Amino acid sequence: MTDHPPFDLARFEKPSLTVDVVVFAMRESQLHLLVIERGIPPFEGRWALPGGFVLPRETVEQAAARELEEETGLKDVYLEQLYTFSTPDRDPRGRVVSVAHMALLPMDRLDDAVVGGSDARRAEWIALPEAIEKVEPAGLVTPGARPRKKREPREPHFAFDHDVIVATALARLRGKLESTTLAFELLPAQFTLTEAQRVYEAILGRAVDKVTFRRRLTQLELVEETAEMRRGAHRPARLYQAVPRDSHWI
Amino acid sequence: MTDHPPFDLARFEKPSLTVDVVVFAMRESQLHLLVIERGIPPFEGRWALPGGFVLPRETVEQAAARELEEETGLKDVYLEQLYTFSTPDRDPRGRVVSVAHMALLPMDRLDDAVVGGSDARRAEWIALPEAIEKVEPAGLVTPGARPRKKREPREPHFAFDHDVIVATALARLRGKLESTTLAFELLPAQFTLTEAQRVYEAILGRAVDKVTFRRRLTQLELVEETAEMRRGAHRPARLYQAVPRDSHWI
DNA sequence: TGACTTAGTTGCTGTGTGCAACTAACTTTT
DNA sequence: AAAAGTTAGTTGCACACAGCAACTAAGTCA
Repeated sequence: MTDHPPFDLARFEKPSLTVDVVVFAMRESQLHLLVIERGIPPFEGRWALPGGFVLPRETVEQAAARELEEETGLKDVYLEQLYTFSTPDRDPRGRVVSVAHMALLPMDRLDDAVVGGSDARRAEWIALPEAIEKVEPAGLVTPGARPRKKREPREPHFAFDHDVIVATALARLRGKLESTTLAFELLPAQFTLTEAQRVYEAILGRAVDKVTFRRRLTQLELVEETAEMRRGAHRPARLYQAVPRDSHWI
Repeated sequence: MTDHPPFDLARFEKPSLTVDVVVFAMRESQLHLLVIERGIPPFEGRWALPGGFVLPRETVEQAAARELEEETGLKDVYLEQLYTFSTPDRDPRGRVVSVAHMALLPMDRLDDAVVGGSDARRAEWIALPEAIEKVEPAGLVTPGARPRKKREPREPHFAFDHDVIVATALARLRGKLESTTLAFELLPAQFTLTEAQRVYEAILGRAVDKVTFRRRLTQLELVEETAEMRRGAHRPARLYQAVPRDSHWI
């Protein structure tokens, strides 16, 4: 905060402010990500995250929720602010600072998203291949102010720095997985413990032990039994639901 | 990202973009916070965080490092982006979005900060009383888009929403404490295990077990012995140093 | 009826945690 | 010089939890 009366604000050049949203959902036991194919330059034909400009009378979180609904039809999903990306040349059209968000869509609401419409801008669910995580995570100014590493030239799937944003979102999701109940946001209201385990495995990218997993969820009272069972090709599985709590933190 | 050629950016009203920095340091076994007393309205006489406007050719992290050095003389400290605050009326002078950062200053560098200078803008270290944490943490848009809670009117020590920013920084520091080696950033290059324990206790706000604490640090090889001892009023204590590693994550 | 698949449990072992009680080394007090 | 006080650091134990293997249970399918 520098110390001058109101007119002062105009003395400093203002960047454009946007939001971007990384929407995660489970689909066939794999973590998926919602992308939009860009219809016009720059980055025409590349994948981009849903997002847009922040309006004068809204917070960035409200802007993210609004843009998500406008562009994909999704509303009332878990939405969390992630990180602000501000490399001066991240958008070739000019100085654009973007506040990235992460959204989680329950797997029974996959079809709520308007995907593959006949618009110029098609939305699509893509599986999170390991290719995406090879990107360096979001930067930090650490002691010594080390120079910002240049990204190696590689197959550019994503527009702008959206590959870095996706990598940051995945890192955040992983980090919060064990200390919060965020994973339940990707599950239906009622789910089997095996379904829950698949979510953890998809996000962590490795197998987790069945016994340990079930013990944790039940002993910590994160889930409670329901009367219903899920019937399928084999032995029916008990349906559970998340225990309501104030915050997602365990 | 909305789809129009360059001139499009001007179609959307741009907010001012600032950074604020929450600087933590240990002082007399207590966690302290660097504040600046405002010399002019708005919020004249109240405490504010060091910070200022983001320049056109820098990232917000660079802006935070620059402003921190300009206002307090501190450089080469651990600095991490925290959260972006964007409530439309958070600054009475107009639309100002601020990207908050957290910085950690080693206790042997406390005097690097220009504190209590004869300027209009005095910097001061204040102990983190529990009063500060009574503030609600940074908001989230959660399912159902619940209405943003109004803050109760109370003794306003801080300018703007800086009390919320401080609370968010403390929450982040606490959250990362057990899963990272961030605590070492608050310690000198060489430190005793009791000094390290004091840092953890100050941040967590509770006593931690001596045996468990020492076992963890040594068994996880987070620290290594040095040859030196710290001599004082009583039995000398061995000095340790942090084991160098790629990231702060354990 | 038996093979197959998924659901769910039991039992053991190794590891980390919390607590109490101890020893060690120094300074200060008497 | 000895005793008291304070901080440093260790030992030992009980308990909780994680990982692993092996088991039982309940359905489908050939």
